[in-house]
Amino acid sequence: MKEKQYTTEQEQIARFAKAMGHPARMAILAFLAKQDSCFFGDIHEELPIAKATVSQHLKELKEAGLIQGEIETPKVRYCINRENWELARKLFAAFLGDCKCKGTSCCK
Amino acid sequence: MKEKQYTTEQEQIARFAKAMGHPARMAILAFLAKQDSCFFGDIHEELPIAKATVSQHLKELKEAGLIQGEIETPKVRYCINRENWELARKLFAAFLGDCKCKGTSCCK
DNA sequence: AATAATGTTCGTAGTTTTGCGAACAACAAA
DNA sequence: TTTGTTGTTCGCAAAACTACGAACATTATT
Repeated sequence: MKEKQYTTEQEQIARFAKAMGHPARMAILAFLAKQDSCFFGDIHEELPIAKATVSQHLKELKEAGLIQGEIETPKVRYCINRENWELARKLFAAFLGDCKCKGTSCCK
Repeated sequence: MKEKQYTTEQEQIARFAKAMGHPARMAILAFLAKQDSCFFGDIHEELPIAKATVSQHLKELKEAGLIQGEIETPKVRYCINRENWELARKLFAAFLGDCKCKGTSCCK
């Protein structure tokens, strides 16, 4: 027993979820989602953490594919990665909308 | 500057997301969501990890509010927490459906 | 009382995450 | 060339996470 692996979809949702699993990163995503784009400094101003930490959170969000950034010397412009955002929307909606539990057992 | 905090909603989504941020926990949720309920042993059989680890993941999902369990001697029956599952569904749908980015900046 | 079945908890080890200040890189302006 | 602006990267420390086997708790059975 036990050579069973996880599905690609489970791993993809987990990857998105992990990126969203910190309040600061949720705040960043919420801030970016309500506008077209903004600079690093604008994001930093919104958060109660050091710029090094903000930069690190942005890096994780970028690696998860939820945002993207481009240099606009001397600033850096960040924005939502619309394609993956849409993918995340679909994956979460499908997953969370698919509960077959009818509450006839221990579910109250 | 910097006394700004995170919103309750951001923290709630982050809590759900963090719980979903590991493939094993996603697999557990997927397994539970496709049925009414099941026992610890059934979940353990589905996963490539030790029972102690499974138990720990279940504990985290329970603490996040996504599942619940009850003793049915000598077994333990687990199932989705429907109320919070529905809350999560709504929160994620609202959050991910609310991107104002129009792709006129760095978003390609 | 001893045995068996089912999970949880404990103790440990190794890895990852979070956060910060300091140092650095890139480029523009003085 | 020096200075200033904007972010990233480095190095470190503390905390949290992941995983496991062993030990334990609970209840039923022999």
